[in-house]
Amino acid sequence: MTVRRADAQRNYARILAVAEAEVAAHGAEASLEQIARVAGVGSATVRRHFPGRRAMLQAVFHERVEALCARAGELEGAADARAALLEWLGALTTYAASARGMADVLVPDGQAGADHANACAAQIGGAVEPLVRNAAKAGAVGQDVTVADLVALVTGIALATERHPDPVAEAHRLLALAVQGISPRLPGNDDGTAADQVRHRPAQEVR
Amino acid sequence: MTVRRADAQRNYARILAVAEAEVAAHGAEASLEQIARVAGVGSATVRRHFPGRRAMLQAVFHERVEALCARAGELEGAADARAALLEWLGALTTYAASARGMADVLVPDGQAGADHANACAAQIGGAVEPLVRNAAKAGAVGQDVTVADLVALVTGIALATERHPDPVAEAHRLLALAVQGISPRLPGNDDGTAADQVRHRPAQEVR
DNA sequence: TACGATACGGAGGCCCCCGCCAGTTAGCAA
DNA sequence: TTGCTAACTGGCGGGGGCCTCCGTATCGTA
Repeated sequence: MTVRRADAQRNYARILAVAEAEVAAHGAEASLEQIARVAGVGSATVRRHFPGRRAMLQAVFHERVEALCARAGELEGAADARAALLEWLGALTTYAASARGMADVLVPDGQAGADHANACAAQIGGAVEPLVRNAAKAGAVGQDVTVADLVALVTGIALATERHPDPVAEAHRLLALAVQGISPRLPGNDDGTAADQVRHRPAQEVR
Repeated sequence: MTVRRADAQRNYARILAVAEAEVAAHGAEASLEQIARVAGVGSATVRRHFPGRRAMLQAVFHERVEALCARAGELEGAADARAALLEWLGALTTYAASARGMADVLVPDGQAGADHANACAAQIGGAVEPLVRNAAKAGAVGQDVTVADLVALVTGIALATERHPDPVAEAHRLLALAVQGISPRLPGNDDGTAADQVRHRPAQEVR
């Protein structure tokens, strides 16, 4: 693959456009065959440009991921580190909940090349890291909170609300809940009965 | 179907056992065909007992759901309503994160019969409702927090950590984060710069 | 223009889900 | 015990999807 041939580029663009529409319509389950048919190319061609569904989804959501990274960059110098982080989390939530299939791309792959398992997540991780650091410095989040944690949480929320009538609104409700805390132990509210650590494993291993 | 014939019951039990193993091995994606093959029955038989993958998963996790409901019943009269709720959330997290595919069952169906869309979730909802009410009365959670919210949150966490090396531990980490709040606005910590409400929708609609 | 590299797409293999059908068997009644 | 009937069973075929191979068409360049 020295330089991409012109027809290949044309096809790539067309397939990508179709893929976007198809994913928007059918979510992450969109059929590669179907994309090929609509795009008027052979299924092998689709497969050549996007080896695997995941690659296709990553390409489809590439722009959005970049937009999120850019947003993180803008917010990096904000005066209120906490507000900046929350703003960004809100943006991520909106994206993940409104673009069907995006959450699936953000969830760690687990398959094969575990190192670069997930280009998108890594890219986001790098861009958002400063936001989290700033927020941690300001005491707005715990020191041990990582970007991966936050992304995982939002991703999970998006996945869990995917089928909801209004996924975006519902996702934001849950995000707000998680941001404020389901049941935070407030300083001065400690009645000593403790049990504040959520039990790590209940009675016995699930069989 | 007046009364189940004895052989049908035998088959059901065998298929269910195989299904459990298969789901444990391959998660929610487990193949019905494969289950039939291992169980030594025709695929039509499997299909008759479990019309659709979802039904199969519900049957597989039925025991676990009941166990969770029972746990909720035990905890209902606990002195510390907050601790009881957290305990139960921890148990739910452990189950959802350790039993692959269970989280998928808990996520609302969205398909077809929207009313009884999700028997498991409804069952849990009923059983856990008192726990949440007690916690709300004690001021441990907001008045507007529903069982569905909590289940959705935990389900999302489980989905997002499914591929993690140690899903249970990771899920519990995220649960703890959500319980304490990513960045709760603490009373007396209000510096007035506000922006505490997570923006509902960023600048523009995601295109 | 002619040639080599590159990209294309159809075909075939494999698996899965689904519905239909005729054969078989369990359970009940005489 | 012997039928009878309804329930249960499992194989078969259709419809798709994913993936790979390989002959062919096209592009870029000398």
